[in-house]
Amino acid sequence: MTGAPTRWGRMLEEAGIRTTSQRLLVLDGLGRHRLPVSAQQIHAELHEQGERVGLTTVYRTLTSLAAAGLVHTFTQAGEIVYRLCGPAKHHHLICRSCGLVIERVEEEAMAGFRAEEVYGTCATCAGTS
Amino acid sequence: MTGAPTRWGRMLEEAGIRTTSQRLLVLDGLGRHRLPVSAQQIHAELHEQGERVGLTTVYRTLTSLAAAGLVHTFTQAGEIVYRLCGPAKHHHLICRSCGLVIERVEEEAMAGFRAEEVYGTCATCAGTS
DNA sequence: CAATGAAACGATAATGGATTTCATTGCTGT
DNA sequence: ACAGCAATGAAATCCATTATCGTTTCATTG
Repeated sequence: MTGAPTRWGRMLEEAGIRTTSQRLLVLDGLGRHRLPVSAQQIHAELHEQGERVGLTTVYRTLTSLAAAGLVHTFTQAGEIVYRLCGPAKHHHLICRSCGLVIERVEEEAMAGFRAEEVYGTCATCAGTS
Repeated sequence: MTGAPTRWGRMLEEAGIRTTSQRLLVLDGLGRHRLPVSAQQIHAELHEQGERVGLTTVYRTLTSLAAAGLVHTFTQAGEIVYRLCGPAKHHHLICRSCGLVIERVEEEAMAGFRAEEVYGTCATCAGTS
């Protein structure tokens, strides 16, 4: 695990998480998706592509990545889904219809309420283009 | 089930849901809470007060009430919670810290995005009074 | 380069909220 | 009263997630 650290390796290093092949695989799996994905889905995709990573490890990795702030978690249809997020402080607009996630940097305080996650319908799905 | 319909009875009637004693009990249980509550909690409270309503029925009742738009559902810590809501079209601000729910009638479209549920931190909890 | 201890891994079992099943009960309209 | 249908609820089932625990990997030390 020595040598030129890849993009994922650098991320883990900076977050103080030891780099392992399994964690790199999970990050790689995450990185292929723009929309949030579940731990089960990542596990299944890794399995399909011939990689052997335990489901437990996928869950553990995602949890520590979330704790480190590298990924954000949402809840969709009763399951936890994960998404790689940029480092800038931001909140999210999540479309309930298509799953689209928009990262918003601006602070939008509504009546003193600090928004962190906004669920709703995106312009495309609302037909209000 | 004939005679003077109570507040709950009227609500069910208008929603096209047949009035039963169990459904009235569930509505009554809901009505005692300002913050969202889980089906299990309602079931436990009814049981404590000596009422015999099956957990299944509590779930079914809450689901149909939600379908009729009389209650709104949220997700907290992996479980579904329910809250009686006013009839006016509105969206919600939900504080992740204290659970407070604010009903907002105004339309706040952000960049074409129609907000339905906003999770975040309320003014009190943020100390930003 | 072997020994050591800590961290990580992963198969399996356990947990717990939610749903389905199905036999029974109770309305409702004729 | 009666047929038909909706509602009920105990038990079984589902399924995502977490806990357990023996094994493996890795960095460090002698």
